[in-house]
Amino acid sequence: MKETDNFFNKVYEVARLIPYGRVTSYGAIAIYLGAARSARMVGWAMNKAHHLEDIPAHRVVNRKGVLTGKHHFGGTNLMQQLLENEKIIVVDNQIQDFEKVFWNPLKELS
DNA sequence: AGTGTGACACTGG
DNA sequence: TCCAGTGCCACAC
Repeated sequence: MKETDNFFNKVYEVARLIPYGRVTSYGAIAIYLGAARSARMVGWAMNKAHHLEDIPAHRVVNRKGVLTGKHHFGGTNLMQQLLENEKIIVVDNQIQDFEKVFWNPLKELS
């Protein structure tokens, strides 16, 4: 545990707070962390997070609702499978009703 | 210490 | 309104 990893640690924490059947965007997490322009960094953090089982990285997508990071889930449609397992409809890497399943940490966590 | 990279987001044409 | 290009911040090498 390194205090310097505060940013990453925050990302992990927020990711773990994502409720079942919900998804969020990298930008939303970034904004919640106070670094709206660091949305890309969130993806990088998830890259490390995916190394951990406690981090539901499959629930994190870009603001379009596209599973851009599915390529990092074993190179298969595993990410889509996980989302579908949570009753989230995914078509062609695009989350359907993204606005409905979208989970905003700023609003939910206040 | 500096450069490159990245699972994004935004602005312009 | 949609597609493409640029900008961004923080981590890894």
